[in-house]
Amino acid sequence: MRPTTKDLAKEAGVSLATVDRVLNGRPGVRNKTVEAVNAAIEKIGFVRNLSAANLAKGKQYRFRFMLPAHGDQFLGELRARIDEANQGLGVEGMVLSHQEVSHSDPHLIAETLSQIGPDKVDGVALMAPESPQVRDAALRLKERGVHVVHLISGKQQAGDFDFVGIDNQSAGATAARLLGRFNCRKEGKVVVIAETMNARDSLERRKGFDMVLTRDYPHLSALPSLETYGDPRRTRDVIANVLRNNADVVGVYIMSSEAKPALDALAAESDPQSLIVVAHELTSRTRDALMSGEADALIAQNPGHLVRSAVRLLRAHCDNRSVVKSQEVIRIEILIKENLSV
Amino acid sequence: MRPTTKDLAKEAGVSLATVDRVLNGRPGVRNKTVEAVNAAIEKIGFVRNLSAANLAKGKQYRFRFMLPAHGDQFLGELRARIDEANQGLGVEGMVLSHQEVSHSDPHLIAETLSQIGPDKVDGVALMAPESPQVRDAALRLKERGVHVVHLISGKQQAGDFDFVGIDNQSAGATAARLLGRFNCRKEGKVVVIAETMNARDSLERRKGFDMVLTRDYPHLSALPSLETYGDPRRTRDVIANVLRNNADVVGVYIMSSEAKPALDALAAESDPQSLIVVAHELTSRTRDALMSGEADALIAQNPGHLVRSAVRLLRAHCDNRSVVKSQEVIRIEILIKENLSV
DNA sequence: TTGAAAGCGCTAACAA
DNA sequence: TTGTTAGCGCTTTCAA
Repeated sequence: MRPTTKDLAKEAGVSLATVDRVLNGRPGVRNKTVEAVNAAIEKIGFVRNLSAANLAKGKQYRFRFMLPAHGDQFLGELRARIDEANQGLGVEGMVLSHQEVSHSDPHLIAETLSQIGPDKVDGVALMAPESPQVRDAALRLKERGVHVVHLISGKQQAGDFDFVGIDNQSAGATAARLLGRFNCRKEGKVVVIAETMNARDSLERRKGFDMVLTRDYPHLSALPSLETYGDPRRTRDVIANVLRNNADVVGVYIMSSEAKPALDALAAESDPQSLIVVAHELTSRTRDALMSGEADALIAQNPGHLVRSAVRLLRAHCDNRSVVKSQEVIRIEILIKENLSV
Repeated sequence: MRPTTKDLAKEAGVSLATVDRVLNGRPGVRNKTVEAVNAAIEKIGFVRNLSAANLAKGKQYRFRFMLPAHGDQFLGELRARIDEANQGLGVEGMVLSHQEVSHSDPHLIAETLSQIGPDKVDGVALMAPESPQVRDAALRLKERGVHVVHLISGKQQAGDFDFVGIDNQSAGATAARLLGRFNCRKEGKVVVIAETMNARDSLERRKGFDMVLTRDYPHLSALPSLETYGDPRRTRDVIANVLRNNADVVGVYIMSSEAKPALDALAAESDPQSLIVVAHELTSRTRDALMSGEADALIAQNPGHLVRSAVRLLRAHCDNRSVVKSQEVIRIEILIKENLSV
């Protein structure tokens, strides 16, 4: 049997209460006693039973996903996975929720974050574009004792917070490689479509894309990124325009995670079957596109994995545990017709 | 607060013990009482606290992975992921172990399974080729009260056991599509290399492969599958031989999950850079091959996901819970140089 | 600065 | 067929 706090107390020659105080780093214990307990922990190889601790504390882990208010397809998937995970995780004493906030104004996001406290929530998975306001609000949230991880948006380099999501530069590079290889040495232009180039995500995707395309496929030249601002009408206009002005377009890279407007516009303004089209994320629309030949490949991050990874990280933070980092890397998935599965 | 067994007992007008008996389906309760308790459960929306139950029972979930004794690369990965998961899962009261057994003799596998009982293990994730002996042994294991899921090998169609792994026919189809698209309409032959064609996995991969290749790439013709029996020497011989007899080989599909022998042989007997090579699974050798250009794409199942999914399924079986099936689908990953990540 | 004792939600003898 | 009670490993008053 694994040693318990009782064994530990006996070994250290102190009471259960003192053991508990040491284990939880509570004050009011003599330094010497602390050392004695720690020595005993080493000696008998004590490991805490967190379930029992949570039971005694009556503790639940309450995690909140902060998501953008706009965007229906990919975000719908994400919300569905959160709800799904919530079902399964209830067993383990975790409660997930999600809250929507418009991404148009950083102040609004910061304001929303400032309303959250440790009384309501133990951790937040924050999907929001980088900005000083949000950064500050997140830091203050952390100070108030609410754990934070960044989700999908924001920078992945180790900063103040863990990051859950794909490496966007590699994602862009992957898109370029697929476009290049699928295209078979035909010369021409490549259209790049983004919602906005103000977000770090888009910039990094573009950077990775250009790097591979210019180095390995000099016969392909990528046009300047088109910005759609998520507006279907504008999307159609810019796409119609670029196709009118460039007769030799051979490929399209749809960079934004909501690909529907661009795919719809392409279908209306051209014959996408004759173009190599690479888009992001698996949604009902991109799935259809793949099946119909409108799109040739998708670059995706699995929303289920995103959710579970965020939860594992938040949980680890709450318990003051470390995680196996390699287990939390979100893979850049390449999806074609054949490996869609289900 | 969530209602507890106490609330439930009060509501149903019975004692805690009776509530417990009903919750656990134990005998010795009048039908009428059972109904009363069930009604109360509905009424107050009672959900069981499994952690508390496990604590009271002193229960640990002990899961055993049964793996083939041979195979170093992919299996090494798998074992590493099991050990890794074991670290993290200890917190939740689960203990993972793995046991190796030679795949050469179905009787030996069956024999090994027959030694396992509910005293040692609560669930088994079984990786073994299909055979009547193994099937029987697994069924008897289940009867003895040990939960079983099939891992990687075996049939994925809903049978007596859950299956954790990729759809092999789709995997083969994916390989063919990549070979076809990467090859750019050059005519020629495709070499297919397997460990053995006696395993269902290989047959299904080949089936999916041929389906796509013959339908969509008639200018490519796949040669009969070469069997290596996992022997490096033989591997080299058959590959040297096939290359000698076919001047117009343009692509290679390495079907087995241990790709190293075939990759090594290809490197020795040809210029793999000029061939389109698709292999299975991400290992140190296939990773190198991707980076060096020896291989153009990998079809992979993520060993970490395999392990965690198997654990979730076994755990759900133990608790008599249902799982979200869509969450347990193992994706067929396409890996190229750019999306290797880490 | 320390300890004794009650209790978290559930299970399992034992008694009735 | 049902209930009483002690206890799982840990936390948390309250008292010393």
